[in-house]
Amino acid sequence: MPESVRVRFAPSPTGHLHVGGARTALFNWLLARHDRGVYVLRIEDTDLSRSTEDYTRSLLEALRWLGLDWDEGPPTPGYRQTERFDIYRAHAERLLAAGKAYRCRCTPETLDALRKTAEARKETFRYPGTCREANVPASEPHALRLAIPREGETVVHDVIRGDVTVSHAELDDWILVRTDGTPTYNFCVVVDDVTMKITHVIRGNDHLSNTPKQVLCYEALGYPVPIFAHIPMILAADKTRLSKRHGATSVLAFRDLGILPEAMLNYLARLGWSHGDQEIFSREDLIAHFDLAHVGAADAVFDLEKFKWVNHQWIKRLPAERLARELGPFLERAGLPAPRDLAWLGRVVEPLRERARTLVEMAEQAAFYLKAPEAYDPQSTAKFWKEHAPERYALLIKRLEAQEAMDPEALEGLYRFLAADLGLKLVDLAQLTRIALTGKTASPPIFEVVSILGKAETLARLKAAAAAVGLAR
RNA sequence: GGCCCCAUCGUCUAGAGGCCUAGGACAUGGCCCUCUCAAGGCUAAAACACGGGUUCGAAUCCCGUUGGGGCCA
Repeated sequence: MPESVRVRFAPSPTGHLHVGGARTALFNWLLARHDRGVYVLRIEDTDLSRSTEDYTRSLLEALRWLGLDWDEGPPTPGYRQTERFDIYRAHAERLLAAGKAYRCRCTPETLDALRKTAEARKETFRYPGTCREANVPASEPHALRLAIPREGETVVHDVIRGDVTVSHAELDDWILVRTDGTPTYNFCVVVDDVTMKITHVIRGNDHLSNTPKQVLCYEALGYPVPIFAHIPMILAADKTRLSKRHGATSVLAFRDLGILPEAMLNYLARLGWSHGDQEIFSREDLIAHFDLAHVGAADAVFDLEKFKWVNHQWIKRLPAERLARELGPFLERAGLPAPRDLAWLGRVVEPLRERARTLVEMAEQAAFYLKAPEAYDPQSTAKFWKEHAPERYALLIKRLEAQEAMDPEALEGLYRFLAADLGLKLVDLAQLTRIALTGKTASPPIFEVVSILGKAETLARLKAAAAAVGLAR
């Protein structure tokens, strides 16, 4: 019986979770959920100078928001590299004892000098193995290097890229443990993956170059090499690495822009992975269909327009109650008065869902439901506040005061009757009403608006508009 | 600079030698629908980087060139 899949996501808490990291997390999580395996979260905080507790919290918050729950990891102890130094030390000593690693006393100055010489001769610098046979005593300050085979080559079997072969002549006896006793990144990763029994290493393609030397380390340690899958990078529109200067890149920033977690997952999954022509995937769809075989090899450009389209699809699909709840904080942040209640907000959200691509947009569009217009759009009034506007407002007010049924159909009936009676088009009366209620000539269907606002509020706004036309004329 | 990876419409992608006069989606233009704005429907324009092979046949396989990305410095 094959052992079950164990995958991990191993972010460094040196910044917020960005979209590239989120997608790596997603692919790992999907493989685990698809294969009923185990998804491990490990915090790679060995870089003490750049890692912070705040970023760790932010990382966990982003993962939770996305719903990428981990089976093993914090807060359980032992899943942060800073808690694992003893483990690295033990493995380093094992390698040393087995003669697979050796002490090196070359100073940074010596190495710099060698590097400069190599550069001067236009050669690539590689550690020449000075200390390999020197038997440097433990009492002297020393780093620890992996003794790699001088001859031959190492082949990385990558699920996405096939076999990647690197000649040992290209590789160094790289440093496992620095002179100050701290283990290096590549060494920690190997030891962690080995001790956490990771079966599939799914990570960004930027790690492919480090993989041959890691493979050598697995072999020196005598452990089986995991299955590797180096997934393509996410690039900005200019095909360079995504960075702050390209705008929002962190998961939490997109959340604050009004992106739904469903949309984030959906869009990220479709960057580099596909399932025929399908564009919209729920979390369940992704789990059901995800496979490494359909992950592409080419880097992908992050396209905010398509991302917003996907978000819009999810805004259109979510139940009104959930949408209303998601919208709440955005209304508050926009400084709008609190809605009457969640059920009413659910009615407000209904016509907006096909007009708003983000929750921020939706909050803007919802503003007039919560607050009467403070001003009327000049272009709109210029077009519709003509000679007959005051008397038409007066008529609308009179007829609406007498109107009992406030459902959209009944209201439309009333308006159509009035328009016909006056020899007008429906649009004329509709736009006058729209300006009064929303301040503009663009809004959801006006009879729905009237219905949601209610009779009293509608009349109040019509009267305010009637007064304003009087002044304007 | 050395090594590694990658290469289908502007973008995300389908495509695993004949199903391809290359399909879908975003964005863009047009038309329809319509109380406005949307949404939706229909439609148009838009790609196999280039050059050699292999093969009866290549977007698909091989080599090279070019371009992009990554790692090491």
